[in-house]
Amino acid sequence: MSARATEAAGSARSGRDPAGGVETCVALVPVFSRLTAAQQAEVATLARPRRVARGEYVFRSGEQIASLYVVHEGRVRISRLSPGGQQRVLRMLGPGDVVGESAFLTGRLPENDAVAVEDARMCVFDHARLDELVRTYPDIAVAMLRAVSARLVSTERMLAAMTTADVTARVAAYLLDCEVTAGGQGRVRVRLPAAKKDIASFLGTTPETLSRKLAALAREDVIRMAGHSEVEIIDMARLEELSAAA
Amino acid sequence: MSARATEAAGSARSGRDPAGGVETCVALVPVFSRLTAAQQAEVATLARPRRVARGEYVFRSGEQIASLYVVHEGRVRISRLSPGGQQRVLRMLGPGDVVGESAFLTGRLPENDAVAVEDARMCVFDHARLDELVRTYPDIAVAMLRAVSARLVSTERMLAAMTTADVTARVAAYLLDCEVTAGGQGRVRVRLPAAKKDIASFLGTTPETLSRKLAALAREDVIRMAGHSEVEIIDMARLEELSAAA
DNA sequence: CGGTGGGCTTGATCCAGGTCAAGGCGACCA
DNA sequence: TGGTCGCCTTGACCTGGATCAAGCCCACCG
Repeated sequence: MSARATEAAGSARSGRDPAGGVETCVALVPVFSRLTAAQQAEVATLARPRRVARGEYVFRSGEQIASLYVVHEGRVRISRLSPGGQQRVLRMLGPGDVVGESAFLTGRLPENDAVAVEDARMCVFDHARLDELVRTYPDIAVAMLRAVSARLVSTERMLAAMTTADVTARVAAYLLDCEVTAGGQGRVRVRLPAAKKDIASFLGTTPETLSRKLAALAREDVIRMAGHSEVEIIDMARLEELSAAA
Repeated sequence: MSARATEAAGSARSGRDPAGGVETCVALVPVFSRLTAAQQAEVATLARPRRVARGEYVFRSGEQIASLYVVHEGRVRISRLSPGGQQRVLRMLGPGDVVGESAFLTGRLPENDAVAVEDARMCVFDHARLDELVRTYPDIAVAMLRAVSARLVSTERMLAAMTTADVTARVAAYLLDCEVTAGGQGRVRVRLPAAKKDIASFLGTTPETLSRKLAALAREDVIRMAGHSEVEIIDMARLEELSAAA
């Protein structure tokens, strides 16, 4: 399965540059990393900084956006509302992640909602400017292509897992995929990058079932819960075995 | 949901050009359609034709490919094998569709299998040549980006539908999404672009369940089966209603 | 420091759909 | 033209996980 719970470190980065950090943002993003410093500076002039408070929408489904957002700090939840009104979490963005390409590229309205689950800072590129940017630096198009392609791979992986692997396997894979926070002697600690209900939705299940599965894993001494959002992995081998089941 | 059962007509195109048809191939593909005729001709020199017989693999998961395949004629099934050995169909390619970008772009080995379900003809672009191509015509990168992005959108849609909509809704959406063959006075006829078992897998269910759902729809006079692979839609409104359920 | 609300857990119940097991029906082959 | 193999359908059964319904606990707020 996999689909990196959260793409980058984030918590490490706290040296708040009060300037707004557009330059930092550009340097941070893989899409722009191949450019020279001068080119990056030029790109930075095209970006517009934006702050989004926790709980606030970055954009909503159906809204006319046509902009590319690059997360600089904080976390953003991308979800989709089914016709019947159910929410389904598709992915969580962390620093360095990009969202909005499809609306930007195809001109279609976004079908997803983006909400900040933590106070966030981001850079916004408008359609027109970005267009010009890509034309000037074709490498950017190639880099974006690479990024979107990688996301497609992990989305397909997830799609397959959804009917192929049972919930236990998906939970196990998710835990293995989470960012490791602290490896207290031999033991690996993982911090859950979102609220359990969002993780449940991301894994295509309900909070109740997720809770039960985690409890079961703890009962079998595969993991140990340490507070609400930290998990200690005790039996790594077993967890890997479970994640590959089915 | 949706994810176009098969992207293009195909059956319409049967005027076999015995030359191998590399030029036709290039002209056919949306990715190259923005180029001038001269440029298309140049692109054509970089392509290598390939024929694949029904049942034959185009490539296998884990194989070293790093090539881009463009389907010219026939149908190709892209599927993935779960660690436990279950097959899951991810999509069906028809004329004009492209596969292999991720392997090509990221250099990673493909995780999917590609099998021709009908005799097929395709064009192959090797890594090095394609690389050069993109460098020469940046527009191609943009076009590919657009194509991959569109696929990502439909894959995300499918992923969400998988847990959000029940099998009946997914089947209904699939039928609405299929290519219409003949509209016999008022009635719409749809031809299933694959074997039922593959459609079942694509929809994240089993052949048994698909069969039952279709039977149920027929019993309620929403559709009528006409032979093994033709479906007549009788009550379009009802079908749309069902596809939006949940 | 006590109240309150939201998120998490746990229990009980139910059902959609997966699995197992037979047939039936073409389709292709000899 | 008959045989055989694979695909599809139908039936019976069973189970994973969704749903409904309380409590619980922690965080935040007055």
